[in-house]
Amino acid sequence: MVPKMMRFTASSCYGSRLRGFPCPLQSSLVAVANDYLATFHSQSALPVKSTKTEQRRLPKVTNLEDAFNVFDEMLQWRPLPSIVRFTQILSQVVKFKHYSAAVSLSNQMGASGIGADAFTLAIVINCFCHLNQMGFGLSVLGKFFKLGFEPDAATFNTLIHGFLLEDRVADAAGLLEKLMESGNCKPNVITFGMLVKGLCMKGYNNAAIHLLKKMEEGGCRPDVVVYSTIIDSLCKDTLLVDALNLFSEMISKGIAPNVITYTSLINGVCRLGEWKEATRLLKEMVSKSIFPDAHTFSVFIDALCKEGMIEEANSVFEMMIQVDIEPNTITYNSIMDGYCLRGEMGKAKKVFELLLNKGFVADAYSYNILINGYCKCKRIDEAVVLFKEMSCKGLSPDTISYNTLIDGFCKVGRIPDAQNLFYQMKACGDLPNLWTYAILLDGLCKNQKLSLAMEYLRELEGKKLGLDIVIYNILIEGLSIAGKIDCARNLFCSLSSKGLQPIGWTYNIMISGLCNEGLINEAEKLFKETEEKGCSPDNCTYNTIIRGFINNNETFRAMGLIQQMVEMGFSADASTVELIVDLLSKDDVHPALLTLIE
DNA sequence: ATAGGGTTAG
Repeated sequence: MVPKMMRFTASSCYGSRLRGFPCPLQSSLVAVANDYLATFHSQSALPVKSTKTEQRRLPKVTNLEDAFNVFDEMLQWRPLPSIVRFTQILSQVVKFKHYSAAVSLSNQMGASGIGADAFTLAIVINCFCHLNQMGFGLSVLGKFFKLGFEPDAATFNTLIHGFLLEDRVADAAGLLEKLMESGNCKPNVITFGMLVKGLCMKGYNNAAIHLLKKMEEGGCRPDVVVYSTIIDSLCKDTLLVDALNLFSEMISKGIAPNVITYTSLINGVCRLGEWKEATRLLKEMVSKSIFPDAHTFSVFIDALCKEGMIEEANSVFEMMIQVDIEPNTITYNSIMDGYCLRGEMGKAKKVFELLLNKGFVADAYSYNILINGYCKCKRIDEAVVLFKEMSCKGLSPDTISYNTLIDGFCKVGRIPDAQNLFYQMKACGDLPNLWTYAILLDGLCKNQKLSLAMEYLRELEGKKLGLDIVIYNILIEGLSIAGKIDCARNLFCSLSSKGLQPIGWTYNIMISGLCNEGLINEAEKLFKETEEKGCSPDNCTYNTIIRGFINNNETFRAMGLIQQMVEMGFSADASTVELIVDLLSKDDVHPALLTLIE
């Protein structure tokens, strides 16, 4: 089970598939575009749904203040307006997303003796759910029963949604379970759909598929949304075969895929660099009159950019315009990022200007892409200009903006600037996260500011940001490189008391540090412990300790480990070969080594 | 006549 945050995208091992790319994809895409155009233009203009603008005598409310004023005024009327009028105001306030304001208005209603009805209560439940206050939401449900109203499926769906917003998937599942048992209010396809999404977000694809089967058994027919949710999740986990199987299953059950289903699949195959398959899917959807939209094209463009294939991405972009689909900020951002990845900042900046000229609004994401681009090119001052420009445009820099720039400062050795920015960040509220500390600690260690790094570590430990082994790896490495092996060891030994477990990387760092200090016996002991702790040594661990032995003139022990490595079935990588070459240059080379190498 | 719920791209 891998949480979505940790999922990785297309790996470079697919690189070979990209060769010979542009022509086939491009020509077939052009064909698809032409088909698309033909179909599109033969379609008659869709009739515009006549929206009956009912003339309601709603109090005119255009902002929160208006709503409060109208509300206060209504409280003065005698007789008091009906609950319906008040509920209308509440729903206006909710439309402005001012959930806490709506709650406080509903409290005032109660205090003024205006009895809530089912509608009011439903609104208030929804508010509490959006405020992450499920406890209150549930107590309003209690009121529902007390007043003799029957909550319906949508009310329960709101509550389930609230649990999911709080990342409480188990509670959401529990509520669904109760609904299924009680039989009073049957969960509907939306209830199941939301829970499926919740499970997928946690990476529990199998549980989601299980629920899919269960809903069928329970007499609730899954729809395209439920299937698409799972297909998308499988694609994001690169489980493409499973995704395509589920896709066939849904079709065989007579559930028609839509543009979202196809876009998810295309995203999945693009991330694996399977451009041919992506094009096949694109053709297939057009043949079914399911037309690719801005999402679909952007998926293509982004995947191409991430592989450094900006020229191809640009042709897809042109195609998109040909078929009258307007690129949006996300599309432009992908292309900008593509140029940034190649270090072509001039072109990236041009795309940025194009975006602005087209009347799109650059968002924090756009700025972060450029800031990152400049930082990676060590053009930190230009990054700072953009960072400042954000505030002028009313965009507040977010955690990513700060983290990127702090990293940029660290990488060019401007520690005081990095610290300054960090203080500024803290002054803005809860912006610093674990990454911020990791970046800063790494920067301090790499710039030989170990005691400062330790201070920041203590500060982090005092916060409720959670701890991560990566943070400690950074410090243990920094300390041992600086020759402070005792401090490194202390930190290493303190891990379990903090509820953290060393990972392979941690052992490698510690072993390497110990070897550098000539403490090879201790290093060897730790090496053996690696295995006992279920952290099997890898190539890198072996290389590290063998290097330690060689540097400490323990040639025979080094050779013994190389033999062990071979026996364990590890193949020699570039570093191992280097070690062997070193060993061969020694006078006392053991003949066994020679036979080993063959 | 007033309410509330689910799927895709950076």
